[in-house]
Amino acid sequence: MSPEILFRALSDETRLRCVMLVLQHGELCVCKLTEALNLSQPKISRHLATLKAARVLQDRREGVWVHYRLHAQLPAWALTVLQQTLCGIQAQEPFLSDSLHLKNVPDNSSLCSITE
Amino acid sequence: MSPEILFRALSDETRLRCVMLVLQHGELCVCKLTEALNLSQPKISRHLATLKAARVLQDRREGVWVHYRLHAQLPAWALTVLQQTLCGIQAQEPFLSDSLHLKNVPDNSSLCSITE
DNA sequence: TACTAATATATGCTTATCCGTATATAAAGA
DNA sequence: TCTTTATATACGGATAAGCATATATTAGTA
Repeated sequence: MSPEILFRALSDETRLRCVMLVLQHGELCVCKLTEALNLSQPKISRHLATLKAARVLQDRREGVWVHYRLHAQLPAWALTVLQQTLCGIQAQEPFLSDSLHLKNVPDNSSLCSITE
Repeated sequence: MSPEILFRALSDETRLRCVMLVLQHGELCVCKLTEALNLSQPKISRHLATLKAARVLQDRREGVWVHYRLHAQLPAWALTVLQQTLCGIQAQEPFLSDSLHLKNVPDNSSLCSITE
């Protein structure tokens, strides 16, 4: 993991929003991110693929659902960077709205929520 | 300062190398960075301009020399991100070589060194 | 097997970004 | 004013990256 790979992965707002939500919640499936960010599914999926390729996130399939979490081998410094970033920006938009919105995603919106 | 602006600024290796050296040394002029990184002056200058536009760095002219330092209004979280990144990568290439190389830039290579 | 739901990927288009080379600009000194 | 030095910027080219839309792929169920 080189630093510019991490920073490039985080340099897109959609990707950053995904990572910040995953950082706060431990693990999230695509459908949750899609609803929380109110963006199209292909767009979310594409950005998640980029994050996965950069080894920032890793995925886990559970039936039709795919959950994403921070990569198990993310270096400590990179994790600290993410945490410090969250501390600095969680009260900013769109990150504040994202978190509130995620909390409001109804559990019956997707069956994946029951198992999370 | 939004996070993706910071991360975009850092997503290029040349720019990241510049910022890491500036972070370690407080203030550096273009000629020092150009020699330490062993890259062309226009390339360094262009990247410094990008960092300045993103308000990651600020500059100060002293005669024919221009010195760059971290921007005075860099948010605390952003500074912490930079510091943690340095902690994590300073022993990696090319950052390790950059620092060693900077130490070896002879003082008589440029008159700017005398005043620094 | 067919159908449905969730997700990943392809396509074509537009815009952004980086590069080396050349040169413009700013500053200093004769 | 002219010359030199340091730095900034312009230019043209190549490549990367993001987007919406469409559709392929995977998993589960009837």
